[in-house]
Amino acid sequence: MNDIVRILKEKGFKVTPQRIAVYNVLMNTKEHPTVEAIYNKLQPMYPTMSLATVYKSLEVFRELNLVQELNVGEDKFRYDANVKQHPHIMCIDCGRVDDVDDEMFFNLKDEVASKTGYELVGQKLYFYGRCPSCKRK
Amino acid sequence: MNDIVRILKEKGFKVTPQRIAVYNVLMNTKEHPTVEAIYNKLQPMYPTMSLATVYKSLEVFRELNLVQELNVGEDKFRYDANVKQHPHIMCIDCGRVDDVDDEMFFNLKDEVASKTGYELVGQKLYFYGRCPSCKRK
DNA sequence: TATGATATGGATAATAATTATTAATTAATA
DNA sequence: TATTAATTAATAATTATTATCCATATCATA
Repeated sequence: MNDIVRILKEKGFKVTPQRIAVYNVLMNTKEHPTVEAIYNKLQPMYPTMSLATVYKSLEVFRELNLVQELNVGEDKFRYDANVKQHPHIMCIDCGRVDDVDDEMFFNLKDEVASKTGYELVGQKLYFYGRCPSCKRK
Repeated sequence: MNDIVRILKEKGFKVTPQRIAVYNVLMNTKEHPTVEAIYNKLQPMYPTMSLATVYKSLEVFRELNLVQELNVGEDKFRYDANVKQHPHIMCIDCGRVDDVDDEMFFNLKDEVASKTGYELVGQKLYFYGRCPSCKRK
């Protein structure tokens, strides 16, 4: 059985076609889509699904830690089915958002904790630049 | 003469009491205030100043690179008169936002560039945790 | 110092993303 | 299958931000 189905059941949430559809969009992309983008991608297959349902599905997934929310500085959120906190990089020309391998950030948390006196629980690391394809132009 | 006055003049912007007031709030705080917070702080001294004026002043300052905009993941921006890109840390309990010394991030950009193939131009680094005072409770 | 061109401030309306509400529908389970 | 509780979808409400409009303040120039 699909993971998402099992987890929803375990946590007492209902398994609906809409939720599965929203989650599958996120599972099958590397594009870190916005709510709008997810909605648009689902339109052809689920023409009756409303934007509010996309929002609510994402809210449930976030609660269950099945997706993470990104804010790269736009006035809206993007979503990622990869819930491991990892850095992202955005192209300032074309707007695409990519993952950044995070092995180089291993000891960052400890260093920040000792510098600031905070007890660290998380981090959001965003980089900005020109992607390989935009660089060429 | 005040720096802000000189720069506004040089760039052909008019020097108004409102602009100076907004800038001074930012100069004299380490709190990374929101627009609302700036507005509230100015109310006693400038009771006729409107929220729109705060927004517009900040827009000018951002254009002139006199302030930087932060988005720590709230649904609003915070502002900092320190325009050098540096990491921030937010307390998940009380909401305060502090600076993080950035010497430890020196070679980060180069590493990210070589990993991703992007040409790096900037970064936003946010950490989350419990501040020393909230930790004690 | 006075004048006049023009950018700015302040009030308010508009916008856009998100959240709340609600009635009708649907799924889970006895 | 009936009951119950959760969910959907449509819509309204909310909230941060941006745009508009015009009286007014600023400042170069006379």
